[in-house]
Amino acid sequence: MIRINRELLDFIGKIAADESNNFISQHNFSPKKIVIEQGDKIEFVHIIKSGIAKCYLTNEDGNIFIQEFFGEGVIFGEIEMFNEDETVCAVESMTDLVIYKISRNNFYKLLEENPQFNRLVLRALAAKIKFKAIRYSNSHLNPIETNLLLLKKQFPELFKTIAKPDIANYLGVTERSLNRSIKSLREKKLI
Amino acid sequence: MIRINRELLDFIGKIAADESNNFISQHNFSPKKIVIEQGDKIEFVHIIKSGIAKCYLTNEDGNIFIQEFFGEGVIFGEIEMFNEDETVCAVESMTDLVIYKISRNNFYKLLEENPQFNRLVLRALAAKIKFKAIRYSNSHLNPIETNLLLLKKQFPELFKTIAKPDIANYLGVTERSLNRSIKSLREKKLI
DNA sequence: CGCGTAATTGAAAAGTATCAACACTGGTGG
DNA sequence: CCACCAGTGTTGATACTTTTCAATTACGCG
Repeated sequence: MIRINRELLDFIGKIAADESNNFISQHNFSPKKIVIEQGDKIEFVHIIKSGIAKCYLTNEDGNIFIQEFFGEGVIFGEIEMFNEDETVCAVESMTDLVIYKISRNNFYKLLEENPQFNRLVLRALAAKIKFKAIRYSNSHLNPIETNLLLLKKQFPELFKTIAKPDIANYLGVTERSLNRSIKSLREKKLI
Repeated sequence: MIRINRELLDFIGKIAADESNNFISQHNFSPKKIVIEQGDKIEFVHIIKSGIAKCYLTNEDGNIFIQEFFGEGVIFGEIEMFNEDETVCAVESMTDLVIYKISRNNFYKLLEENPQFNRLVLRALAAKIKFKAIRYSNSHLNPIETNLLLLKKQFPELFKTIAKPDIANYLGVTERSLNRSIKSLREKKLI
């Protein structure tokens, strides 16, 4: 549920450690800080070094849909870079967060000159697509309780790590409905 | 709604026309034929030359969720290639369909040796992610009628081109609910 | 203790699914 | 030319699920 990308993190860690280039800068965020605003033009690709962030979209009515929770090694901002477009989602820190940033030019340079990085980015994009495909089909095909149970199995510390409204917005239901499902599952001794 | 990718189609068309290589083969399907089965191991990347296909996922109960409708130039099977994984979705022709196929080895060779192709694939993946992000947040944040209206605006020939059950499975609702929404929108003179 | 934030609950309203019946359309064969 | 059939689309009634909204409780911390 909180996706990670260890191979990308390792790779970037090595490049960042190599002081002969200054491709990569590092930035710190305390919890609940906006890393990227929805509708921004962005000039950097971001990769999470440590911590957790949420990636979410707000509509005209102020309703929120959480796309993903980002963990270590997850890359973001790359979509907008390729499409030369404004950000679709906002990204906000949920814990203390350390982020690697790579400028547009350096990102393209790395992509062209480093086949390993190129492959890692392709794989990261593919993983995002697969994740979304499965997540969304589940959320449409299953009732809330089933989805919640799935989540809890994949990520047992769910309720300790993630606040209720976030879980609700991730499942695409109201907090009330989430609570009803939790209660019902507890009564059935399923969680 | 039916995504296309003209720049990729043009590029592939040129390579296919160049008879000095035999990277790319071409295949024909009549309507309602399975191009890729859910759970397959696949050894080819596919790109649509002409026609429309649907990409969908079936769960244990036989319920269907349509991920996307593929139009000209859309690439598929690449996700599974990068992840060395089984197909998540099935792909089925909705019209007469012509498909370019590229073997795993040739696909990787092209990716490595042809920066333009590499860029096109990165962009195609990014476009898929963006599409899914917007589509799914809409479908969670809006009621059926709003989503249907959106669809109809983006794609006026909706009802002529796509069968009711497919529209319903794309929106993630039953046919009954879809019909109720259509009727209601017609009464309001919105479609 | 008291305050602010987060979590929980109840009741009514709205939305959606289920199931079963009915209508329309374009062939096909008697 | 009509009867029939299969596939597709439409509708009604009811049950179920989810949201809405407002009120209540629990928790952490200065």
